[in-house]
Amino acid sequence: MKRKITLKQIAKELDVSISTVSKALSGSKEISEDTTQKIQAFAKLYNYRPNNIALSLKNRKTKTIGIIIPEIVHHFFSTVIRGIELVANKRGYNVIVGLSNESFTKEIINMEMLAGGSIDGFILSISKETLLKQDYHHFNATINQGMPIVLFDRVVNEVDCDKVIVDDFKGASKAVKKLLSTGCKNIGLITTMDYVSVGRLRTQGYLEALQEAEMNADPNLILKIDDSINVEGHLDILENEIERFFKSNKKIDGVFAVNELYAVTAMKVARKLGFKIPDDIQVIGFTDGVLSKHATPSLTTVSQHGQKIGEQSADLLIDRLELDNEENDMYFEENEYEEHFKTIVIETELIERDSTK
Amino acid sequence: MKRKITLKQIAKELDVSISTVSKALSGSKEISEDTTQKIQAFAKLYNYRPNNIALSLKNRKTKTIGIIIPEIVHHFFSTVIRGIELVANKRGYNVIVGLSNESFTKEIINMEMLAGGSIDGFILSISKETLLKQDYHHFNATINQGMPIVLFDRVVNEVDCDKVIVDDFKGASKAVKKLLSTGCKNIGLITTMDYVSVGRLRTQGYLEALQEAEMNADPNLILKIDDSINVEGHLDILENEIERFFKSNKKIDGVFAVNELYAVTAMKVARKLGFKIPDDIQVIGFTDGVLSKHATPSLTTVSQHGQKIGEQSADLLIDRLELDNEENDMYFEENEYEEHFKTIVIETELIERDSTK
DNA sequence: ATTAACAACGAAAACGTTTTCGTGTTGACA
DNA sequence: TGTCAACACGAAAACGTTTTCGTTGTTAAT
Repeated sequence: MKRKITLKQIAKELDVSISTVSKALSGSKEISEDTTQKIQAFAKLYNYRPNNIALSLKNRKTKTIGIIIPEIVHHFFSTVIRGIELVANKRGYNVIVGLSNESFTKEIINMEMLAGGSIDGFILSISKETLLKQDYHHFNATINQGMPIVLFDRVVNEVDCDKVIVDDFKGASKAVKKLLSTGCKNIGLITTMDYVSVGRLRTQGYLEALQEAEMNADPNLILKIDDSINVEGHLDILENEIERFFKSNKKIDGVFAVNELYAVTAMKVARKLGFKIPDDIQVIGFTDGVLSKHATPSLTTVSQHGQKIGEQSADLLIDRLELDNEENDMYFEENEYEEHFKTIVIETELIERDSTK
Repeated sequence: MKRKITLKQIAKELDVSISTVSKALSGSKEISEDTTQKIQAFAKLYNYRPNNIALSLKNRKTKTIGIIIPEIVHHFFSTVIRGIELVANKRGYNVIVGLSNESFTKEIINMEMLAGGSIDGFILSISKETLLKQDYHHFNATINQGMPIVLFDRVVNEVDCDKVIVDDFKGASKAVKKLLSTGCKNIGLITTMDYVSVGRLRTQGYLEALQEAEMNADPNLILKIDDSINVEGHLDILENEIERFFKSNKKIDGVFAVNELYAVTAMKVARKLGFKIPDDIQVIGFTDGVLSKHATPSLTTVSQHGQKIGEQSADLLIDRLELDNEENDMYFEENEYEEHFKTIVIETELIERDSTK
């Protein structure tokens, strides 16, 4: 159980100075062929690896990026992480994750933990509680401390930074238009409360599609689920709400749901009530997760390309990190006018399966 | 865009020494009431936070643990991470994740990246390729460097460390016994190739249950899927294999599958072939993921309690980390005889749903 | 022979902490 | 008045690097 070997130990063992060892290992021309050989051989023998922490301290950058997401047991967020990890690793970065668990406080605690020098920048998606409180001071505070943030999916205008979002509006609209084009006359919407931006946008997309088809949106055909209580645990509540929804709107022949779970639950309830899918009722969901693919019938859905969102977020963040470096090398005093943040929109894609005609 | 404030800056600003500032902030009795107040006020005003990196370097511990898993877009692994993160955070640790993507090389690269001082210990589950190659030198190497490892789920005897596993054998046996007790006479098994330890153990559990019921295992009733090719992408291949399996074994009245995907696919194929579930064929899966819960019919399954696995792993690792600390304080020269690694077995639970009688 | 150039190496600072060990200034006490 | 704690604070080392700037000793040029 020996400690990891350091430059100092190599130096002592070979009776040279620390600087010589360091230079020899980096292949500096300053050191003679002989000593370089000797030192490199010794280092390889003892499997020397420079200490990341020391390097981080010296270089004032850690080469790791912090991710904070509301929930990891969630297909969409997992794919985003996968995307982030992919490009982060490719570009020499590590990834450290914190889970806010949809809690405002835990989001802050996690950010403070990481902001203390552990990472170079954040990639995050805002927790529901934070969205509800509309308190974004912790984001702006960290940005002001010089730590860049990239927001994805659940973003908000109040914080000024790079963002990667999905065209929720257009995606929803596309889905509803698909239902209309296959003959649906009474399309129900199952959505969340408005404070989650993506839910709101998808609702607007639904309304827009109807409007364009010159159909009036019937308020009765819109079911807003209160997901402030954890739905996963109260599946029966969800089912009951949807059942009541169907029963009080007998004419429904199409359903657009703003997420996978609502969609498959709607299918389940519909089948229970004796409807045939897609013959009597067609269903489209949002988020192409594992449920959509394996549901019966398989679910037509709007794919968000989570992995691509992650990749873009990571590229955006790392670009900015490495740009900041160069800027520090030159001597700009005030380049704030140059701070021009991007918002990248990832196109959605309608994946047609068996729940639609 | 100002840098984070440091002790040195506070010291200069308040015209005291760095040591004084440090002591004042930690509330040392050495410093007078007056200066302490002044310094603390100033620090709070400028939102001073000690630099984690500097602390890590000084204390030679990072208070972060590294997770390496084969795949993050996987319900089971996500729940494990959630468990790890939960207790890690509670005990003041951070979590940094690497994905091996089932690749031997990426596993090694990831470990080397993190072993360079970034973390205090590993929690990991072995990639399929590594299991296939049976090359575990990188694990033993890191352990010999003094960095503890906790293995979970996919473990292996060749590496000597703490482990957290599921009673795959017993879980499978329980499942099959359930099928037997509800009248199944010809139980099919859908499993993976043997090199994945968990698949092998579950297969053995299946065999044991049959044996105990004094039934002969029919080799034709065992379908081994080669999952070295990514199955997710080749869903049709899986379906075809299972369809052939059913067709060449008409008498099958029960199926035990070693994972969720195989189980729901089996249900889908069975239904396509005109069987009623659970009347004609009963199905039980392994891993209580999102698929099992929402399949139609909902799937009876063996729950592995991924979150608990994560929690236990984290506790095990952190216990060892903090134990190592104390030991370093005393002066034991040789305490290797004391190295007694634990293996914690998490009990599985049979969750009965609608795919069984 | 003197100087300039060069090759090969070492000393030291810096990154931001904590902690040990001084050191100088009080006040009390004999 | 002299001695000794107690008090309040500072200097410096250490963690492991990289890098700048010397400092030698040798060789080539004048």
